[in-house]
Amino acid sequence: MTQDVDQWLKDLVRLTDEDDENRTEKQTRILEAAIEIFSEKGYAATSTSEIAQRAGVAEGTIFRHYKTKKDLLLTIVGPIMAKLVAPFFMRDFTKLLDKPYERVEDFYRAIARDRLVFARQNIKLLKILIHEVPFNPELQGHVMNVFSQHVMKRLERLVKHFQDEGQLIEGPTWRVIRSTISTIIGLVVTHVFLVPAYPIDDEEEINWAIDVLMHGLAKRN
Amino acid sequence: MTQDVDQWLKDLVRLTDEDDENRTEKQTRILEAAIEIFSEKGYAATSTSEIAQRAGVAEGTIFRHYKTKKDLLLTIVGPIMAKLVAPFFMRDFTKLLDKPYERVEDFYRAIARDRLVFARQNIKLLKILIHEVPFNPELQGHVMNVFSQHVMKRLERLVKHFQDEGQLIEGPTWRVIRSTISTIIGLVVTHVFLVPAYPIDDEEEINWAIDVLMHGLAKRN
Amino acid sequence: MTQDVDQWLKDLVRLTDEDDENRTEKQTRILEAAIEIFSEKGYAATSTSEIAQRAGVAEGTIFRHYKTKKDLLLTIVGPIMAKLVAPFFMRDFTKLLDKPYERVEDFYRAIARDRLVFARQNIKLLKILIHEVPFNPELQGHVMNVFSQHVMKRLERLVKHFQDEGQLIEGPTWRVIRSTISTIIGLVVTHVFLVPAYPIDDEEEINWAIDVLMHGLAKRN
Amino acid sequence: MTQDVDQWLKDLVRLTDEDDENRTEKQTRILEAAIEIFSEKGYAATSTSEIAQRAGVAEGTIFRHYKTKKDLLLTIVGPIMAKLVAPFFMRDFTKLLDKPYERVEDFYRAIARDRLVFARQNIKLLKILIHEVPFNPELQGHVMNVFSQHVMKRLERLVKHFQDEGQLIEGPTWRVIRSTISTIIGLVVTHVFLVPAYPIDDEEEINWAIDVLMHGLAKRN
DNA sequence: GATGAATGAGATTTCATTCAT
DNA sequence: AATGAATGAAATCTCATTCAT
Repeated sequence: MTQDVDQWLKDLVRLTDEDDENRTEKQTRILEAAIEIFSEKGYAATSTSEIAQRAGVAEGTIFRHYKTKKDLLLTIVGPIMAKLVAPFFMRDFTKLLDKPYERVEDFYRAIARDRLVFARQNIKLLKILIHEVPFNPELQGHVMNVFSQHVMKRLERLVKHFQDEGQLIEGPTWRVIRSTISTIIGLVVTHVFLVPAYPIDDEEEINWAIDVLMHGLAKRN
Repeated sequence: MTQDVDQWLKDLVRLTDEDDENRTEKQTRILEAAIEIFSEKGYAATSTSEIAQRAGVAEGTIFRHYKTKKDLLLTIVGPIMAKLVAPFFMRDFTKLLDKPYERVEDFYRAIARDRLVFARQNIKLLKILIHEVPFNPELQGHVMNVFSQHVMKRLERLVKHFQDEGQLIEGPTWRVIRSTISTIIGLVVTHVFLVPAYPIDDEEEINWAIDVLMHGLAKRN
Repeated sequence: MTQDVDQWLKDLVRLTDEDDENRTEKQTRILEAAIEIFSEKGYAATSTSEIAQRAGVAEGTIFRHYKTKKDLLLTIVGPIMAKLVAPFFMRDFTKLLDKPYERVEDFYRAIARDRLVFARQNIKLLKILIHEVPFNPELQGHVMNVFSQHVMKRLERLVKHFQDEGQLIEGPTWRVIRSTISTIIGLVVTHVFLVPAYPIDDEEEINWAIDVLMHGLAKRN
Repeated sequence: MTQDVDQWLKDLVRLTDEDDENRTEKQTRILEAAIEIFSEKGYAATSTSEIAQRAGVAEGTIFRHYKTKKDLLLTIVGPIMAKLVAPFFMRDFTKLLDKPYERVEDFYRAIARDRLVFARQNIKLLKILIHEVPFNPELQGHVMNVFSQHVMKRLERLVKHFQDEGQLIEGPTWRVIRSTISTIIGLVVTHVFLVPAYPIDDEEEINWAIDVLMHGLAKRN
């Protein structure tokens, strides 16, 4: 099963990249239109005719490429889900994860930086993902599966490593992970989704957040 | 304007409580059914006929009490929005906020405890709120307004107070607030929405989270 | 049959007058509201709830007094139909019709004057009558019957009388009648329905119209 | 404004004729069905499902071609309104209007003949027009506008011309017009709407009506 | 491949009428 | 008598999907 999910993810990313190239211009326009409207009004409230209109194609053309409306959603949501967790799987990001960062803070900063950029580049796709996963049991299962079986496992291994090295406090790894993820997601959600217009210096912002994560809010002497 | 929002919120909570009593049995059943299905499938994907069926009333009955389907949504979402931010306005919570907590940690713990319980009691309503606000500009405006004009202002005052007292590190208040909120929301979301089945000792969990928020993840000597 | 219609009409007018007195205040308010809205939007486009609202009664109250919505329409339309043709039946108008007017013009003027006043007093009821009769076969039958069996017959007798006297040109009576009715209805419709705001001197207007009816538009030497 | 209405009318007639050709078979069937049922029972009392059934199409098909039921009505009513007053605008009828008829009677007869034929050919459409205009403020406005700004103006010019020539009696033109229109409309309404089954010799009927209009009902010596 | 007219199932909403209070 | 909540049938309208061209 774990193996399966692993394979599924690799396939998905591969297929996605292939598809990107095999796509006709109309297909691309359909996807772009769908992403835009899904992210604006939600999947259920979007009509295929609206997508066709914004894409500048006939309604029938959508169904030539995507069997159903749900198919279209999955074509959009699948890859973004894969890319969201990809850093925890793919070779090129492994550098980031497995590379023996000497200091855990550097590692946290690297992740924060990377996912902040990623979120900014995929804001609409992530909006769709966030809103549709809870209503789609199939997707939900996949997410849960991938997350608990892979992301968590690798993170646990990492946290344990840094605990052993004496860089992180002792205690249940999952609590450490939750604090870390809360900090990073809090940072990303705030600046990408809630107040994207608010101008910040990313590097400074990240430094501050990770510093608090590491040393707390209490006044230090 | 601020005054307006304030008044609006007080009225909303008052009216809500009044309405709760004035409601006929059928109205209550309709609301309950709507809350359930909205939270399961989302507003747009829910049909009024399904609501009627689950509530055990005729479809027409829904429209006798709520002019439109959107009306029904607002009747549900309005009050929960009010209650969500109410602690920052209402008398009884003021005790919590304004009471001269000697230590900021006690204050943070109180908030975390309170909102955790609240989220558990209103899990479905919050799910609806989270999913529909982004697609409803009107609601969005209200949320933004209430949050930036009220919640943030009071929190800033508080944080400054504790900074002046030397309990919190210096630095922009909004960064302090973001770290705090991230921690608390991270805690709540995890245990109420993501893995509600996972058994935890609330008090212990809160203590740990606030301890990390205050003193960080770095190994201490 | 003729006798029947005659009787029906007499009964209707009698009942109407009786009803007028027996009516409770709520009944009156319902009728007034119905007349107003029917004349504004037409019978089919008017909802009973709107009538109830404008009348200031509960919806159920309407159905306590009038079995169905159609019943309500007939209660309104019946009497006005009767009153519209009543002059050609009732005693007091008989004076006008049967009284040996020496000059036909005086007779025409009397009718024009009388029906102009009547139309002004019953503008809403007439609007309803005009609009609903064509869509209600039952009403249509009655109208046709009453008109051809009674109104036409008496008018024919009259026209013949004035032709014999040498006041009117020879020719088919129905053509004479059509010219006369066209003139009078044209006058009434114009000043009561089309441009009621346009200020006229009734007497002058009637004189001119009847003069043209009698002597034509051609320049006289 | 006058210019606008003028243009609007020309456009409407042009578009109508174009549309007539661009129409698919189903569209035509929908329009025919709608015209038939609207004229039988009135717009408000006609259901789209009934129209679909009589047209032999699915209900959805109606809404593919006409955004709303009201749209369907306007598609029907607009052109007929235009055609009703077209003689007073269009080139080919100008022959009739502007051609220097030597005698006003010839002119009146030409109009009566033309509009009688037109009414017979468009009996259903005119029924719809007559019944729906009073309940549709928008249409009402257009009718009033077109009529007062165009039809009346041209008629006034004409009447004055014939008065100057000494063919028509002196007096306010609008009274002359009202008498004329009453005569012609009375003729048309009687034989097209009230007693269409009654057999008449059109030419004879028109001659008589215009003769009375010109020389009156009074016995001549 | 692309189109867009057509479909019919189903969504929201309206409304005349009933009935318990 | 009066009320107004409740009903459910029917009305208008939407929409994903199909299919002939």
